[in-house]
Amino acid sequence: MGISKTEIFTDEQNRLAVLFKALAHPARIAILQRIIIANTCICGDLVGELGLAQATISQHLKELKSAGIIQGTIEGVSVCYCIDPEAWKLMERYFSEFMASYKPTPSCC
Amino acid sequence: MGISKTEIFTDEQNRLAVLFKALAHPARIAILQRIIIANTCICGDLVGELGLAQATISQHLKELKSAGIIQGTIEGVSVCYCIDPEAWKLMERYFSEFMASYKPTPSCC
DNA sequence: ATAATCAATCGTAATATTACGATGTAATGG
DNA sequence: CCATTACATCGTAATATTACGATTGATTAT
Repeated sequence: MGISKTEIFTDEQNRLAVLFKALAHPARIAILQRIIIANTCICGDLVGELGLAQATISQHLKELKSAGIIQGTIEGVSVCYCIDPEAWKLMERYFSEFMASYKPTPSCC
Repeated sequence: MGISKTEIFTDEQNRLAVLFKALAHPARIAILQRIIIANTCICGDLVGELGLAQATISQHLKELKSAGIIQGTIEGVSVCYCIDPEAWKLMERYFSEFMASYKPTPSCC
């Protein structure tokens, strides 16, 4: 086995899991924080700033991109990455809705 | 390789990644939603409601517990799980702070 | 005490992730 | 055109995750 049974879950559950998974690595958190601070970000800069190989950074960027969180545009010989504003807004809404669905109650085990 | 280099990242980055990772599976989202709706939740119920084996559910519960998100107390012959209110509040704050750290700007690639 | 029940853990197979060197590819500069 | 630069992709090794049957451990019921 080892393969998640996504078909038995709702679209909402799968969608949330995909987004959380994209953020489930410190390198990807660091990359996003870097992009947020600098507004836009050249891939090469990340290689210097985080202590990871170029191939590894590229792989993490690909995951963030395939989750739809960031977008990259070719800028001459380099690639400029930035947050996808719409996707971020949507993600923020999904997360806050999920988090807000729990209301603490006195009767807990 | 295959082992994350957590030592090169900040505590904040690692802490966020651990929390996101705990939520990075649809079964764990489903379990949490179930616990939230029912307020508290017996492990056996989950086995019936989700289409997963008892061992699998137990493993997912363990991950949620080790991330500190839920807590379980022995209730006779079964175990009653519920959200850890303090942990949830903290997680909510971490997530919203992280999400809010991005402010969309007009100048994007 | 014995049986029954519930949940945790063990063992294991299938698959996914992580990391990096090496190689490929596309654009700029000479 | 050829070299350089920047990034992506390939290949691969180490490790982690996912799922489940089987077993164990603990608690209640008889």
